[in-house]
Amino acid sequence: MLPKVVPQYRNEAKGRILNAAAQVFAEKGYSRATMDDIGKRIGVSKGALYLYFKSKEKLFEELCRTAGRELEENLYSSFSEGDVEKGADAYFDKDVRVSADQVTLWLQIFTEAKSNRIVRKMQEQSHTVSLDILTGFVGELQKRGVVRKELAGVSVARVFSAFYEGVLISLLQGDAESTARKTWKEGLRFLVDGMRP
Amino acid sequence: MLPKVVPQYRNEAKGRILNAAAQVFAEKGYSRATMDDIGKRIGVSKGALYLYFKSKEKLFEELCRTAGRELEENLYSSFSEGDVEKGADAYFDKDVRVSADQVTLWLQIFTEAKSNRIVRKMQEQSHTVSLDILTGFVGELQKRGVVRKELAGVSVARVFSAFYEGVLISLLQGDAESTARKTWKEGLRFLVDGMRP
Amino acid sequence: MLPKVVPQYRNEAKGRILNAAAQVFAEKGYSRATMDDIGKRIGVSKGALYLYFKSKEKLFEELCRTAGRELEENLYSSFSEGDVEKGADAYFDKDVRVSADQVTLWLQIFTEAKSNRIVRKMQEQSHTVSLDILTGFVGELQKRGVVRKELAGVSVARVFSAFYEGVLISLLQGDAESTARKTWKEGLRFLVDGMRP
Amino acid sequence: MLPKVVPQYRNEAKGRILNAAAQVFAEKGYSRATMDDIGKRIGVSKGALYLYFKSKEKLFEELCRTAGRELEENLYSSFSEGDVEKGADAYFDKDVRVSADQVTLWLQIFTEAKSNRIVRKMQEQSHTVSLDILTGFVGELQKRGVVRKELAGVSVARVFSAFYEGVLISLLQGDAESTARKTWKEGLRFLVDGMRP
DNA sequence: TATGAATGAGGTTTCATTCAT
DNA sequence: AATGAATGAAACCTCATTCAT
Repeated sequence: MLPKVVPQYRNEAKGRILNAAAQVFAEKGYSRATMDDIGKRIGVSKGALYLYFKSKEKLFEELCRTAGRELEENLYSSFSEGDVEKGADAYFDKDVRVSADQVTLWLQIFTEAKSNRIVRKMQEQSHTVSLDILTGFVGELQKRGVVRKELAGVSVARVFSAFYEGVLISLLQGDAESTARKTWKEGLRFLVDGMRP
Repeated sequence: MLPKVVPQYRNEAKGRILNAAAQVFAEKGYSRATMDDIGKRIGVSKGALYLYFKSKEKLFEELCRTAGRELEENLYSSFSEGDVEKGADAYFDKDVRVSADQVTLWLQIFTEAKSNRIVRKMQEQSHTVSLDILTGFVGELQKRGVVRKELAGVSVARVFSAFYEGVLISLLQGDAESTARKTWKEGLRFLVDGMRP
Repeated sequence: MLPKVVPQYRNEAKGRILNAAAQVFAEKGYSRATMDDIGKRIGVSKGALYLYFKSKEKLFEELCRTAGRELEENLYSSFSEGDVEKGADAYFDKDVRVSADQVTLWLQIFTEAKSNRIVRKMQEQSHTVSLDILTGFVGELQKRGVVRKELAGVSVARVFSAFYEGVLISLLQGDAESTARKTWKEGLRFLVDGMRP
Repeated sequence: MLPKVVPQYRNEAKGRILNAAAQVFAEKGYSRATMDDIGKRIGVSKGALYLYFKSKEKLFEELCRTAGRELEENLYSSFSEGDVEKGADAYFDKDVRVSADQVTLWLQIFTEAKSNRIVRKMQEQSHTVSLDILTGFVGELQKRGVVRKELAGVSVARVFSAFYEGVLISLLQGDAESTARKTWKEGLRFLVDGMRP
């Protein structure tokens, strides 16, 4: 039991729970994961979880929210410097390397989106925002003459996005991280070469 | 009086159940789907399902098996003619167009693979077989001088595979089927152009 | 496990459950009573209860419905013959004598009416119907010159109704049934005498 | 530095809590009411309640005690002047008018009496005391020739008591307060007329 | 004296599985 | 082969009570 006086304590506690939940959901899937599992992961009774989240579902939704935010931040910070190769590397690292579980959690979000309207909305919005960021980046590349000017930015962005997500999926199919990284870099090279003026 | 046509009938019945199960699992996810849901879909009591499958889990495993087989068959038949563009179109149609649910079922398989060894094995094997088929096809392209000879066939196959799966994911993120198809075709064009000698 | 083939079986099963529930709710109150208690009372698992009622709340609502119907039937049949004294006796017997628990169940309905809209509606309607029946009966008495014609029928009905319910309450306060019956008969006598032309 | 006014303060605090508890129990019923609800009603943490009452049950018992005392005091003071009509009015006002919740709280006591021995004892005692007070008052009426001398005082008292309680019940059945008051006054008139020598 | 985070027992509900018919 | 009533384990959630501060 940590100090509880400060209001900040509440946020820290929520953070710890969200962390544990991310792991447990990733490992066992949303439905199989129990509140007990999550509580035990941080040595807390399941009752305590309900002090911070109204229900398992709300806890998951909050998790989606933070996951979505992180994703967008990573995307933005990785590609803001303008170098495709470097950005791609940085992004892959931030998104995957930090925790392989992140990918599985992302999968859970897809599954739950089918039955939870809020999750679905957040996921769709996250997709849109990601495409926007990427589209902006593609515009830069076009200005610098790296990508043909007549290509529609958003279409190109979709191609990059799909390819990246496919690489993540390959991780779930049993590919090693190093293999996935190689696929990611090679594929990017092909794509960029194919887009040159 | 013993029944005579039993084995034939038995397989048909299993087929009907697998069909129904595929739909229900895709719609509600493995955990949320109930045996009752599946039975009702084909107007059969849930008790009857146990005459054909030992458990919900076994039923799902069988489903994975057939889904894997179909996937491989589609892949093989689509690309056997040797034309990338045509093959890609045909494949997209077979895999997605038939039923958008197919994609969600595929997602369920990923999720369950984390907690079911048999499913995981089948999924990994399916991945391997798919890569093999694609690698063979890439070899053809290299022979015909469409793809640079110094590229490793399996690496190129991984790139194609990842990109395709990413396109499927985009469907789950809310993209329209027509959009996904466009992304699929444009991306392929970039990749092939980038691989040219 | 009784024979289950007939559709009637379902209604009998519901009836058995409602019976058990009436007892348990009367003994322990709605909130303290558990589904397990109810199931055990008729040697059935609590899971079985959910085959017949969607929830504890719905089970209670159904119970209110049947209780309300019985009340109205008793009232009607008891007083239909036109003799106050006899009718009063018969009614007291039917309502109370059959099962003292009936009174406590009735109390539960009052309590739950505060937090369950459906229960409240049914209870209010039951009150209205009861007053209607009694008002009709009072009209008869007025025609026969037993009750002053200038009295408003419904007001007189209210007085009777209130007095009857107060007698039931006295049972809950620990009065013996014989005492309550005496109070009921004496009070009625005073009321009728006080209403004479 | 020891606090000086402790005992005084302690009683005030208990009073405030009992007040809040009376409201909350009346609104939500004993079981549904939470210690948190009660605390919040007076802006105090639920932990604080345990400084004054050993448990939720004890708190309720204390509440019954004070409610019983009030009831008796009201009864006594209302009818001490000897005028039936005036007394009846005054009593109705004190008991009901002050707070309609009072009636519902009284209902809670009945319900809980079934499962709490102490509550049951207090409630029965309260019933007895009330009857005693009323019996004394009936004796006065008999002396003054308003009520037939051959009637047993306690029986007459029971009739009054039952009728009064029935009127309270009619409030819970959805009758307006003005309707209930009218029923109370009319019924009393009938009863008194029926008891005249 | 007062707080409110934490616990854990206990209740409701769901559902895979069994089995008598 | 088929049914569907019944079971019981397991999950979610609530809340009286405790206790460190």
